[in-house]
Amino acid sequence: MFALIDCNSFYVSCERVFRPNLNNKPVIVLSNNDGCVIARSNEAKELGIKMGEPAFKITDFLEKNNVTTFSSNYVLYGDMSHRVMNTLSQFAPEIEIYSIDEGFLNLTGMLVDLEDYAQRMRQTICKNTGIPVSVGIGPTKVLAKTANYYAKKVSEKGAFILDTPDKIDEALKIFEIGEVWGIGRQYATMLSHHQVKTAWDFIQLPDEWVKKKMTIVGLRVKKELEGVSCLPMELIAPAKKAICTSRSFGEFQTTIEPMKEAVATFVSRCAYKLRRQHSCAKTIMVFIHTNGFNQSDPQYAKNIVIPLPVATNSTIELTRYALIALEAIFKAGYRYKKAGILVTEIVPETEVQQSLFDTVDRDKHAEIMKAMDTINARFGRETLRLAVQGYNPRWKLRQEKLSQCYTTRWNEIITVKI
DNA sequence: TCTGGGGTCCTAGGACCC
DNA sequence: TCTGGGGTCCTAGGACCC
Repeated sequence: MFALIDCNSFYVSCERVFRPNLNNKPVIVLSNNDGCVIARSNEAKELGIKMGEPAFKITDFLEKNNVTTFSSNYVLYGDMSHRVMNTLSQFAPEIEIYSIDEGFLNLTGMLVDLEDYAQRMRQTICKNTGIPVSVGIGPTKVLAKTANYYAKKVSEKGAFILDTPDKIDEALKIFEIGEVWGIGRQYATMLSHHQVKTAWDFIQLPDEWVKKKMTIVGLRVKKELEGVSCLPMELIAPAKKAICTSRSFGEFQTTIEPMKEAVATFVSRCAYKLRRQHSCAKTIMVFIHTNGFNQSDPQYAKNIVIPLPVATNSTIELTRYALIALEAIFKAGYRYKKAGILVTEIVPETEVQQSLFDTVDRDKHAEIMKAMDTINARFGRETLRLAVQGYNPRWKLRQEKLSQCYTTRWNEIITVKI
């Protein structure tokens, strides 16, 4: 049996831990740049606020309905996620951290009453972290996901267990096909044209048909729904094959200087992520574009891929190439909204193909990076950085409703007034 | 005026190799 | 009239996830 534990309205719940006065009130969290709604409390959902809704379209509505709004605080959510996963890992020998707010447990061979065990997980996580979670349990990952859906939607106890063929049958017969994990909008539409409305309809289809129309991936989903486990636990997160850092600017940029600062900052994030997974990248891509939503503005979008002479994770070296790339694609006369960096062709740092004609002292770079990472780990991100990253960036994110980093910064720790 | 930021996998088709 | 057989690598596009 697999369990899927999913935090309820995770970002909202993180904010509420430190603002308990917001319990039972409508609360939402916005995406970066205070753009779209990406997390909603149940009360906010009941008000009809949609996932992905642009915030500016509902400003008046939010005020009228006393909806508390937060900017995204990923430092806080990341740390809270660690705490949840730590507690969760005590409940089974095998845990897969599937996303910031979800984890699978492998309960195979565990002689426990599943109902009890699910409740113990919920209580312990709530006690240790303050985060409410839902628990779904089933014989495959897809069925555990399905069970989790019912845990959230119908169960009053926050847990749901699909452990007998009858229960599974009953659940699948009323489970909308588009809600199945692995069936997205396109497939749901395609399937509905073939009179497939529910998960149960779906598993009545012939395997060959499903494979032809939906590739092997779709067939796996079908098998999992039938109770045949095809998706194994992934205990160790595999090294990333691509790493991207990109941001929308708080204000439009029309000159190259602030964009250089932005690009250099994004490179430093990418390089850090590479070092953290002990990898180097052989290719870097820089992209910039204007605001596609604004039809009346002249539009421009361009990316450029730079193959590197030797795979690297040095911020200094990557920045040099990225700035050359930016110079090459930047065109004056546009209002730029976004820029980003993508590094690919990632290899383990122990398997870097050297070059006979290398002019870079790689040992020295490695030492500098190590020193930088040590200092920044102790004194905070970007304490030590390249001068080209600048200060007081003009491109900064809009974050008007940012909460404190209660759990990771001493000077932002919660204050209790008596 | 204001619309996020990450990732993965699969397949088909074309170019190329012997 | 007849024109082999077996591969790899790369890319673009399309689907999905949080």
